[in-house]
Amino acid sequence: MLEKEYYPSKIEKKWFDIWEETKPYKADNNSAKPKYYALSMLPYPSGKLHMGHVRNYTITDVIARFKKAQGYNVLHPMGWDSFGLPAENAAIEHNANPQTWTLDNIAYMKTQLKKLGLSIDWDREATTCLPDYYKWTQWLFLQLYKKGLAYKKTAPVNWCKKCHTVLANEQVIDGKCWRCDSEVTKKNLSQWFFKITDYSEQLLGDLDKLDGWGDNVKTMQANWIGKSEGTILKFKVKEIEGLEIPVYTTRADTCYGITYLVVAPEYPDIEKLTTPENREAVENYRQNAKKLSEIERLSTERIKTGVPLGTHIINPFTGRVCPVWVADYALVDYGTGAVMAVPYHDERDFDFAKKYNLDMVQVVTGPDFEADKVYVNKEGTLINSGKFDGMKYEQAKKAISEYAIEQGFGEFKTQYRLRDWLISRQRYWGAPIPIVYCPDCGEVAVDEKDLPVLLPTDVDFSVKGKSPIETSESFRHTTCPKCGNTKAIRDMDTMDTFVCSSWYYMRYTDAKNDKECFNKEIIDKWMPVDQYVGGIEHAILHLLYSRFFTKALRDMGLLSFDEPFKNLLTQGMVLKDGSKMSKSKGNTVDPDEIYKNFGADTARLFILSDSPPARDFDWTDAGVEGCFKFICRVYRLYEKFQNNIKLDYNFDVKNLSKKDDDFVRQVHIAIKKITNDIQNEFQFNTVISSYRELTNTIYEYIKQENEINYDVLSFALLSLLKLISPVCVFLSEEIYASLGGKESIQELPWCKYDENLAKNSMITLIIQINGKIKDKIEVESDLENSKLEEIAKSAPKTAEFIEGKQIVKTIVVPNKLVNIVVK
RNA sequence: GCCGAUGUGGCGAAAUUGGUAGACGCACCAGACUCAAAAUCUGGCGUGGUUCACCCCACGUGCCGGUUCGACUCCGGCCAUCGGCACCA
Repeated sequence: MLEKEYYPSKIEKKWFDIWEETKPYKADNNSAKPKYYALSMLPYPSGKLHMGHVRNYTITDVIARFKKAQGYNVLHPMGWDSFGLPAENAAIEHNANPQTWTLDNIAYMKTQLKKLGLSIDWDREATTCLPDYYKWTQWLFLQLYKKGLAYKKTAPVNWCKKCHTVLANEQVIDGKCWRCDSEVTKKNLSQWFFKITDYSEQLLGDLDKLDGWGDNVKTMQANWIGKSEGTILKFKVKEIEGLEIPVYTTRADTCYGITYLVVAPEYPDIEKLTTPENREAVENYRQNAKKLSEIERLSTERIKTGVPLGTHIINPFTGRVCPVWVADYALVDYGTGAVMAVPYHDERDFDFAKKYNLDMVQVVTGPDFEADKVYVNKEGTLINSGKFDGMKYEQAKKAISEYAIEQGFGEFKTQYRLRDWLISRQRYWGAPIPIVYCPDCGEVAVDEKDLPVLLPTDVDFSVKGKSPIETSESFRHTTCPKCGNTKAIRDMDTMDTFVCSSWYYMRYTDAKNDKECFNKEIIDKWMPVDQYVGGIEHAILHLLYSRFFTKALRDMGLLSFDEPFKNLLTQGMVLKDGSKMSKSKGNTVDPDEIYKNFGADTARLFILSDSPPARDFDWTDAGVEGCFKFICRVYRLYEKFQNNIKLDYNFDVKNLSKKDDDFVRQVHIAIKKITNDIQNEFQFNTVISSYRELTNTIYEYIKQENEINYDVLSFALLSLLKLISPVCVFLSEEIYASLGGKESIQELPWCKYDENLAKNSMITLIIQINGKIKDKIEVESDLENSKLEEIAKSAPKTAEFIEGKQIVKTIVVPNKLVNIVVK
């Protein structure tokens, strides 16, 4: 029996306990049903769930439940991205162990997730900071290492002083650390990299295959990879026999306009290229450039500076002798680190040439050319360019490049902006890099059978200025896996946490496997992920790294798919009072409070209402209450009729009264609308509108109690119950059980609708004269066009408007309108 | 500068993809129930005009123009907001 009133906390506690016992959400690796993999981006166990999590996981959960009801074998797992800096900082602050802090948080948040009623298969939980997981992260590192995709090199890398570690390029946002927002500097260090650049072309090209991704994310990735096609040209240095400076250009068409050359301050041959009388000035300039922060260096506002090196190159096209300068507007790690300068046709070169009074030669012209202004228009025509005069951009670029290739000083070159992924971190709380340095053998990989390389526990977290891991002497010293030398030492760095999260969705498919990372047959069965849901902030970082991992593992034969995530839904932010919820703004809402006061079903219902998933969602207290009231309204309906509802209702649609027939049609219309809205774009806001409409319709139907057909009413109420069951999971379960349902309502198949019944028997016919609405008439649906035309023409209002005029033509839209065009 | 997304009542939004603009809700207003309040129920709610009132009329989807019998929807040109990339040669 349902109680008189709806008490969410009581009902939800009851089902929470039952589900703990029965574990109803198992994904079956051997099912014959079609598979569906629904995935949420795994959370970082920061301590408490926030509303962004609630939104993310509710969306995925509703999708998972809907697909299950449609007959799919659904995989809906969850895990913890549990390595990372906050745990280590908390440990330093409280002199505790990062593992304790992390596992405590996980335990608490896991309960919060369960209270939210998520249909997760917890037996597949993956926790990246535990040895049974990071063992395989290390194993994957070794596979990449074997393939030459993990390598160590000394390079100027991004360094965050506050986090005391290096960062990948993707983790530097506007010259600042992605995590702590403090300024990033450059440091020369020997570090591990993953060779993601080997996959630049595939990562870019395969974006076209991702129909289920938004253009915004695809564009962001394409921008980040940054492909450009150009030419490398090699210029002989006049003063030094045998020395050449190669440059990369996409404007080979402007080669006749080169008047000087610029190299980056870090350019390798710069000392050779500097004449003794310029040495001091150049050295000063390079020292200054080093001091600049990334933000200053990359600012386009900055006034360009540079000094001449004293040497020259000869432009092979014109024979012109051009001075070589050093200037920090040339970047050492893009192209060749040197650029050809064509002041008349490049804004940067123009500014620089003006400032230092360097020569300018015009080689492109067009109707909008103005003397004394830079001209970058690609529509222009070549002049002063010898035999290439008169050509346009595309043609000239090709012809000049080909000429340079023929003459042996040029080659075509495709250039990417993407850099290799720096994965070393000078921190404790991460997966140790499984590499040993032996005095005899040098760099040696740890044997696979010796994995995992466990994190040491004898560390001092209070040390300043170095990684806590360095304080562990037991960890540092080891024996060489190759020669047994006992003087070997371990790599003291750990891996970027993004390495751990680049493959977690693969582990879920076979989470308990202690022999392999995952089984190939099983992963090929489940993958790719059918629907991935998460925040836009991972548009580049996590999503690009995961795509790289997938392609690399595919090439090793470990799996057989090209892309990990078939469909991607990037959910909007949860806002309150117009700004993002954050602790510092004090506008957060605690899920526990909502559970306590209104129940998780209210939270789930509200977070899906009002805004489509991809858009930002504004949290309002009034909105929560509105959803709670709606749930109460639904509950009262079942409470009132609990003794009249028949699970085995039966009626013949052909023998219904007009009122019952209309009512049944409304139910079919709702089923159709809700099914389509979930299926197509996960438009949960309109799904919830339809819940309300159907509920209102039912309330309308029961007004005349003596006219109620209880079979028809049962059909309506049971349909509504199933329709809301993916969203209001506790409520629907409680009601269905109290009505005598034997199984869980989640086990029932999704509602079916009849195409013929999913429309009204009467429609409103719109009558337009010259496209203006003049009248509306109720008519039967599905009438012939000729009949509709006849009705429209004989309507009393129509006569008024066509009086004395000539009918030019009549347009009939079936079941919609008739438009009479008159003159 | 290049690229992407968005722009509809006081607010969140909807519109079967060219066919009644504003569904559903929030807020607000009025009424019923109540000693009263809450809860619940009923009704109203784009702007302007006209009318005692019902009606009716005009305008209205960022701006300007176009295609069409008919445009939130398609085309051309702008503007604004948000996001990504950017001394990338």
